[in-house]
Amino acid sequence: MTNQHFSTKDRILSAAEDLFAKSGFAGASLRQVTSVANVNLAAVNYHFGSKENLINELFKRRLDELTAQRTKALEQVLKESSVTLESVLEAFVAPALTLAQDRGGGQSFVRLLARAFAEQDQRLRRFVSDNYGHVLKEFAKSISALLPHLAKEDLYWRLDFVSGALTYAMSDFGMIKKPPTLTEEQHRRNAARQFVRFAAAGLRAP
Amino acid sequence: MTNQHFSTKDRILSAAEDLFAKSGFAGASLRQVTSVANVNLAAVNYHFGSKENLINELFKRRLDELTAQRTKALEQVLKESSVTLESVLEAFVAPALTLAQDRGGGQSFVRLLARAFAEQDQRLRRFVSDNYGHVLKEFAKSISALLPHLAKEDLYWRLDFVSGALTYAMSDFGMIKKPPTLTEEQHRRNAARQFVRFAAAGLRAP
DNA sequence: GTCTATAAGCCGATAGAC
DNA sequence: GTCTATCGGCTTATAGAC
Repeated sequence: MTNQHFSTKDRILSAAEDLFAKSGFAGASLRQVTSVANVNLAAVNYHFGSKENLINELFKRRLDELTAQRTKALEQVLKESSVTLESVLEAFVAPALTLAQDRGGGQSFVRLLARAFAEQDQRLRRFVSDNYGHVLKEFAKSISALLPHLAKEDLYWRLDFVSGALTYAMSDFGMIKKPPTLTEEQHRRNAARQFVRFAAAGLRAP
Repeated sequence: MTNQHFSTKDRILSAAEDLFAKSGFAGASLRQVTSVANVNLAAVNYHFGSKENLINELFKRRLDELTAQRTKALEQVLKESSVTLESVLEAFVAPALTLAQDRGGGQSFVRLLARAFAEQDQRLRRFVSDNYGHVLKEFAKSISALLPHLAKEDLYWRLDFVSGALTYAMSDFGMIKKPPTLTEEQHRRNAARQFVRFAAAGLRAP
């Protein structure tokens, strides 16, 4: 009945994204996932091998896309004649906020991402850092170049605070309720603008 | 052998704090908790009634203390002749950072707090907001008074970012590795200083 | 590829002896 | 207060029919 035109694999991934975001990896069972996906219980192990592998493929699908968009946006910014702190931050946050408002599961995924960071789960942290750490380093390098007088130690502290503000704000997205007068697109752009202003000012602190 | 001089109830609370911080509420079982606490399995239900109630009492114990210290620190600041944005932020963050470096379980609790916020668990959010929301409102009021030209909407966005930066930085505490030349006390004071500078600048953004 | 049936084990909670 | 034993239910994973 629901999404019968998507493949079994895709239906499992989408249902898992929603349920894990709601209840956590330990909190949501494969039985719930297959029930929501309208798929047989055994299908998960047939297609993914195990629950843990399902989780990994779920992260891979979204993060590959997210980091590709961030890289593209940063390259675009660095081509311009006048690179500002604001434009670099914009390149970092815009793809994430687009994902955060995607109804097709991206919304759930962003909350899942926040949860994954709050969890001290080293296995998952390692997976993210190994596969996507290089993109974060590119951004850090660009930001550092724009703040030449800032000591490295101060920079690292501030980048940590910026990550936290973004992660939290995204996972919480929707708590700052969208006024009914704004479209989702306007709300998204507003969030990006607010974040960029706040983060730029924080990074430039005396 | 371990902590035999603490009561059964306290040993359960401490073990639960550690294990829930490591594995999540659904991820850690009462069997693990009682095993680490060196206590019989049935003791949890005898002393706390249920797993859910154990979690609530665990939060209550720490948050009562944390909010009391924050309230006291804020009152102290507001008594002074010249109240600054920095001093209000300091009153908010100092008690939390003290807790984050407490070896007696507070360290685990801070990570648990970050996890609880990442989880969209409405039950827990409501518990925190109902019992401790008034303290957060006091701080918001004081900050608002110090930034009279800032629109309310901008203020709410920025307070959200500040909460995120703090939550994330505390849960991640120790990732920004303490240089061996600094004592824990010095590292804690350094973290507070870095956070206050970043948050104050972000809040003052044009 | 999809199904049923079931294995093997962990879960929270409780009854009842001491 | 603390123990053992156990209930009923849930979990992941798999074997084997179709």
